[in-house]
Amino acid sequence: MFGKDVLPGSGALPAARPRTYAGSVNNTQPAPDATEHRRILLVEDEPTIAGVVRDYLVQAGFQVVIATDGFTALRLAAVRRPDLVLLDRMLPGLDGVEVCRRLRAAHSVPVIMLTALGTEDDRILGLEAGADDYVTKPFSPRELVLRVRSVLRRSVPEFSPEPSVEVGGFDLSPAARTVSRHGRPLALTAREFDLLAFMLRRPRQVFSREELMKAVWGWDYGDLSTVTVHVRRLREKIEDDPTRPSVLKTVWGVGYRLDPSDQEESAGADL
Amino acid sequence: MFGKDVLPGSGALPAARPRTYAGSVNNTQPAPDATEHRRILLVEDEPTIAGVVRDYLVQAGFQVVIATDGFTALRLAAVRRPDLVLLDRMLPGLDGVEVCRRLRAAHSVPVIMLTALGTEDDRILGLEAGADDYVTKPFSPRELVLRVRSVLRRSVPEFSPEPSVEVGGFDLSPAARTVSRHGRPLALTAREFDLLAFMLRRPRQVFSREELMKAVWGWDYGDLSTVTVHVRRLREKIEDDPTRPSVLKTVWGVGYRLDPSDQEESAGADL
DNA sequence: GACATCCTTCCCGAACACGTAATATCCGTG
DNA sequence: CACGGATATTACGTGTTCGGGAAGGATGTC
Repeated sequence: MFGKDVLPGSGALPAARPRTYAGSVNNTQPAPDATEHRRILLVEDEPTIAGVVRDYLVQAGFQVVIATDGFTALRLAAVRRPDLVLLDRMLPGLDGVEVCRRLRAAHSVPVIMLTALGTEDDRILGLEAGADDYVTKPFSPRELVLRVRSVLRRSVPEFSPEPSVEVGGFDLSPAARTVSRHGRPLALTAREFDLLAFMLRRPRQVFSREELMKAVWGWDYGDLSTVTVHVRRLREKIEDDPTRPSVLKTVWGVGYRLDPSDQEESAGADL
Repeated sequence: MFGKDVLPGSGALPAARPRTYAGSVNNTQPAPDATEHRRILLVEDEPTIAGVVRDYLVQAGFQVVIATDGFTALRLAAVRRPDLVLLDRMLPGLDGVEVCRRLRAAHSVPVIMLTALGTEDDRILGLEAGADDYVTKPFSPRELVLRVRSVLRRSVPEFSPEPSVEVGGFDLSPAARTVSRHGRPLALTAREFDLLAFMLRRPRQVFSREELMKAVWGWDYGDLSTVTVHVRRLREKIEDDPTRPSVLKTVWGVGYRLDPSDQEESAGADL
């Protein structure tokens, strides 16, 4: 189930999304899909599974925060305000069902339970605790993404604005088109904003100039130095030392990658 | 020569135009009815829950004021005159039931009680205190919004005027079609008023000229410079330095955004 | 019917962002 | 160490976007 159709390396963009991230003005109306870019809290103590699931969700365009135990999960839920929680049934310390119950009490956030056991008892226990859906391992990541989308569609108000992105000290709000870094607002141009937004949503992932051109500009051809120059201008505004980038790094011969300086990000785990 | 508009003692505002009130047109919410834009006082001492519920209500088009204890609640109720009160049963200091009783005594405002306990006793106690409805935690925010709408529909007279909007030093009353800023009345024309009303209800969100044209003017086509000109005239009246706007900002290549100078906002809580 | 107010459209200048090209620098490799 | 390709840096021309001014039209008032 896992391992096979996992990360497509660096080759392909999340092609599932034809929509460009570009200018937004020339594009017709916003939010074709309200479930896009939503925040997901993944509670899973097994690092391998957590990693794969996270990659898949990120690939699908979600923001993912990981917690490895129940208490961390509750704390992260309070801080990051996820739009959905993926909750492993078996957890060290606080049990999954209990976490679910508390989550629903405190935040009324939709929950999808994950479990290795497919017994009827568990299913009932989970749903009674207030889970919105139930997925048994082993599951295909593809199916999981579908379920997530489905639950989100039911739970997210139709025209709610896209959630903001908080990564590596950045706080980017698509609705307001503002970004701040460590609290200080940044004055970015439209292209710079779109470029940064794209990269912030996919941290730690390399993108070639072609891919960026396609994703941010919406062009299939064109002078790639355009990307280079914009990266350069963006660095000028977000890097402490633009000459020696610490955030928006160059991957020689390949492209660019955004590396969030993960000092903040909660304990237990991070993005 | 646009310079001087005489401040009206009262009357100089343009009379309400017979055409439909474009200011209430919105591209983000369903079904305009009498319950729209109503003021809700949320009394809840747990900040996390308060935050989530507030977000949901705002999303649904309500104005939300938060109080974290019973006394603050009573004071805010007297000052802000909410159309409905969401009241946590468990409160530090003054108990929820007692708050409810005093609220009903002082103002005839509908109350929905929130409680963690679903016991019959509580329900009865709450309803006896005069609550109009009763929601037990954990509750789904969607359900809560439905209940709020339902109670409001019963309590708000059908053609009662829309509640006023108080944001960033502005106080806008749709019914009277008056606006004041920091207490000083503003003399706006009809279009200016509609434009400001729209923006005030959606602070910190960028709108393109097309969107504004659609929302405020109700046109699908048309010369977008119309919007530009009205924005300029509006700035002339609401900005301290119209040349360098601090409230109604232009987002280059995208549109305009209203940024309330958030210093005021009621005590005991925030927006 | 004269007048005033407001709305819309148009024009022009300035500011701005963008793409491109030209040059310098860096990097891995032979 | 030298070479070639990739990336960084800088500069410049151009098209777009915005704001100010003003004219013409519509509407309501006296």
